[in-house]
Amino acid sequence: MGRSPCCAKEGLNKGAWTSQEDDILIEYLRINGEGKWRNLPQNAGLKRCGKSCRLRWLNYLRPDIKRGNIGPDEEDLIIRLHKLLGNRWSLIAGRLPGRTDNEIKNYWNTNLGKKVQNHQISTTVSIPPKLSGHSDENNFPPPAVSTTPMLSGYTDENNFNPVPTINLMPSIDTSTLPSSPISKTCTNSNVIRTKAFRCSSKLLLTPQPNKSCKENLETNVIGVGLMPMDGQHHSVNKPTELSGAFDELLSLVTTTPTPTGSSGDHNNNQSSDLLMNFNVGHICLSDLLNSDFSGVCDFNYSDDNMSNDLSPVSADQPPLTQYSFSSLLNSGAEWFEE
DNA sequence: AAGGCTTCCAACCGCGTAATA
DNA sequence: CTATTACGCGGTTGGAAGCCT
Repeated sequence: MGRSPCCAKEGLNKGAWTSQEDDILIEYLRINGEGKWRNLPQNAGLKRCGKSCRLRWLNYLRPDIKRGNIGPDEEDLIIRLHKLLGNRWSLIAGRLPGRTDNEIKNYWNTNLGKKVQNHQISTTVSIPPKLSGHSDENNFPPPAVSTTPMLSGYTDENNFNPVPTINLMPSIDTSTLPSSPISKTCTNSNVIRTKAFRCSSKLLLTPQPNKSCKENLETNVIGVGLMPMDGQHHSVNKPTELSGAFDELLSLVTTTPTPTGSSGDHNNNQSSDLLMNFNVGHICLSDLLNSDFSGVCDFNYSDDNMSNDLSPVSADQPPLTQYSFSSLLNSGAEWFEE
């Protein structure tokens, strides 16, 4: 049985909205509030699809919408969140008050994606959306080159010390992975592929001690991530179990890695080890993400190596206040929740 | 000035999933 | 429990505007 269309297509206006239509929609929503989008056009007297009305309202007509002029701080936050969350535009937008997913998505596709790509912002590149379906196996992953992330507006002149980026989704050597579509989906982009994690149960990371990092990754991130959980909640004793995890994470991110071999090898190893070394056992990632990371926020940023050179902040440097690591991590917490 | 090309972004489309009957 | 409906999301499209030759 097919899916019924969201609305009758006949006789509906399409394309750009007129100010008259906007007024009608605003007035209707002012009186009736949001919701019931399907019936809204008929009730409001609009020749539009309910979906279209919803989109128009959410993206343009809502009173709290902030349009244009995405500042350098917002830009940087978008980049960080995208690195963490991937193309989860609505989640990213949720961390940018007044911004919509559509605006951020467009901004990314027209500005940031190119910028990130050009600057090779880290060795584990988040593939821009248009390349996410990249099928040239021989050219993937992209060259792992560690470069200085010179984000617009964040230069030495204005004394900005960005928070270090930590990849929760490790990059892995795709050449050694099975070539199943699932693996490719998860590994072609160094982002958490979101749909897979939006299951109704919590995602658990269960590293197996007798497995390699790669195997663990496949088991936990790829395998579990793409299959609905069984509904069992492996509840954790937060204070005790998590504290150990925090210690590991803390030691991991505060230890300046010693590069060996090519930068590509090093970077891949480091990032792929992150999740595995982070011995969370049966810890629910949502619990982890929801937890207080304030203790691990005191890092300085070495502009030579954003992802890898995480040296402890010195005493004479100001604490990070703008976007803390904890808030960044918390930004990803919601979608792990039930 | 005009035509072609590129960029940007508002809007559309289809799918997944939660909610409801 | 199953079928259906509605919502929300991310990918994509297409037209307007700007740029280039």
